[in-house]
Amino acid sequence: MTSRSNIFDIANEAGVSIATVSRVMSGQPNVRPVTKDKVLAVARKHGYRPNLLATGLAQRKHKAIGVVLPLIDNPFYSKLYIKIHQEAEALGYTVTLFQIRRGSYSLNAMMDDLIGLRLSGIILSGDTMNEDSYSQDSELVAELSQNMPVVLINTPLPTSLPCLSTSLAEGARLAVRHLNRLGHKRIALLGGINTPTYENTREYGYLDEMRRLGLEEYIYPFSAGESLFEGSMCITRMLSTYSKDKLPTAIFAFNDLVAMGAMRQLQKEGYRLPEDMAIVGCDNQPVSAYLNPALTTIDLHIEEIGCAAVNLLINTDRQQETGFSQSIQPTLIIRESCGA
Amino acid sequence: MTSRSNIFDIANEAGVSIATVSRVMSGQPNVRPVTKDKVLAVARKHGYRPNLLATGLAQRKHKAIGVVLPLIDNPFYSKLYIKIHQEAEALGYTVTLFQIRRGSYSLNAMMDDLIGLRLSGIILSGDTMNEDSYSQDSELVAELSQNMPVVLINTPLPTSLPCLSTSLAEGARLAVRHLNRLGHKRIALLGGINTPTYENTREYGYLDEMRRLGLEEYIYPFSAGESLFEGSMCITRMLSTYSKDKLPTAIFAFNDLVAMGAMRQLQKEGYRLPEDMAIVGCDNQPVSAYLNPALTTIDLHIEEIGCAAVNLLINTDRQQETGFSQSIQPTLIIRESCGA
DNA sequence: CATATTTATGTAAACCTTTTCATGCGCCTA
DNA sequence: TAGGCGCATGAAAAGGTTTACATAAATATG
Repeated sequence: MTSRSNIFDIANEAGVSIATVSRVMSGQPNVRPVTKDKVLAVARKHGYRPNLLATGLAQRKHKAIGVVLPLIDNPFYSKLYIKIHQEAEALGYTVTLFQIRRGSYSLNAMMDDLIGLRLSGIILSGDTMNEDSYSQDSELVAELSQNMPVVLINTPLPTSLPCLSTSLAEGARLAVRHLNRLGHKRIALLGGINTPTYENTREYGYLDEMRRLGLEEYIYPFSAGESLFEGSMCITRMLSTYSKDKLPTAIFAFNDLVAMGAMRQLQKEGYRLPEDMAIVGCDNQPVSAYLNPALTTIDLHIEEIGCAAVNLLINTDRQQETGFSQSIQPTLIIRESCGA
Repeated sequence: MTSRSNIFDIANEAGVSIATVSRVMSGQPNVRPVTKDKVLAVARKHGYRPNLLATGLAQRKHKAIGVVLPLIDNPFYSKLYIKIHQEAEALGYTVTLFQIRRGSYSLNAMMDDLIGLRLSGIILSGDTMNEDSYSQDSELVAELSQNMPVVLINTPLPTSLPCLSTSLAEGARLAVRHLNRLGHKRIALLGGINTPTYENTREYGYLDEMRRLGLEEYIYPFSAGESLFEGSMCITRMLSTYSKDKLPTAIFAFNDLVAMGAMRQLQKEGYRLPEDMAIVGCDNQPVSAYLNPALTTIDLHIEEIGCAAVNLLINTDRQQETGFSQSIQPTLIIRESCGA
């Protein structure tokens, strides 16, 4: 850990002022080529890299964005995070992750970092699985947005902040419509959970479409938890509730993991897929194409949202005040699990 | 974006000096309770949060660690990243991710960030799938380690830096031994790739154990790519190479995704699992327990490595000079895919 | 060739903290 | 009561940049 050289050292050795070094390092114009080369040579020789903390301090901000998410081990969020990271990095921004885990972590410490770091902005996706976190999210967002640009994802709070959403309700309609078109009447939803943003939930879309079709509803709610396990539990409950001839013949699952859990449990119980039960998942995880049967699913296009969020955040002047919001339409990916 | 208040504002309004405010905010002792309360009250009123860039500058470092990984959409790395993040956050460190993607991203820009940010340290896991990246990794690590503590994961470079490793070779031995114990003689390896760190690869362990057992080798290498797809391709190749009676009867797959790809392809071709083919995966991804059949796999305990890496990095004084290295033993997780 | 304009460089203030050192104060001990 | 001590506080330097402003040098203009 040799003590680093700073802008003064470089300026000295190159025989110029620190202003010139600064200009060279940040690629500003109006510096003579010969001067520039001299400075660069000295800098390279010493392995000089400008201290970004000082830079950030002087410029009152930092080419860095913060991403606030629920636990990222949910593939939906990790996909989103990866995309955000990729896009931001390509634009020269650094990205720092903050996970909201209920209870265990001091939210206040998180806010200290989030605000103290003088980030360029924040992308936040609240936890739509949990009603309690809603008011919490609201508070966080209120303070954050006073300090820097914020872009929300799937988190329509009562603010005028820009929010990008996957159209969950539309996804559910797509799934139900597809199953009904294949002749199914008893279609179950695995994972109905009340969220504060009720208009844009899978449950809302499911109910909406089922009623439109005049069909009876079968909802299997579960609490937030490991999706795979919840999926299999739903099936256990379902099988113990209905006799074989009353059983739903099709399922729309909260996400692909829930679908997998359900498939596993059904197959374990001797049901053949898709003959005895049709299934539609949600998220279009890579693995879903490699299941047996390959899973028909809803692609929510979360990557697009990730990209859009980064760009919206960075070109914030354009959108921030106007309360720009947008929701993007999902796509049905037909594979084998409905026998189509 | 109201202009933030700084330590002077708070000091003024509270009628104390900035030194006192600093002491209060950082929880130092020796400040009168009444003074402390006054300062805290003013700070809270203004929503004052110390500027961490200034703090970092003054202290010459930053409670932040950098994590350098290959593309994180590989579940192995995302699991590692999640664990590192969790552990670091719990210890009050912020974490910033840097993904090395071949070509597209400017390594130099990455180094600017990595070094310029004055991080507390760096955890780096090189790309063991790709031989080219080895020398690249070496260079990066050389420069990084001159600037800050570095802990390596699965990346034994010719340095004296601490390196934590999953014991890949031992994992392979475990798998082969298990399959052989179940009576299999023709055991294939899906994913033999030459890496510079040959002694600790799956291939090394596989060959080692196969020879010890006096068995013939079947290796299906593939280039880095989407694991699921590579898995299914390996099967296609395998099936077209051997007649049914010469075909391997068991498979050890590079990771669980490769295993899934293989399973899918085998089932598509009409093979029954595990009757016609036994499979062992690697990584113990959550989904592997929910496949049909549930996948027997090797747990590399990557989470433990993540935790250990963070702690090693932070208590660096203790270990850094001694070139501390350690490898942790994998575990065989027996489920259904071998018919055991 | 003198002047106006552009381009290259330097000076110094600003960004916001932490931390060393000095000072003042109240209290204890001899 | 003088000397010593511990605690609470303040003043000022240091940390490494950017950038507005000033100036000097080079070039263009008439």
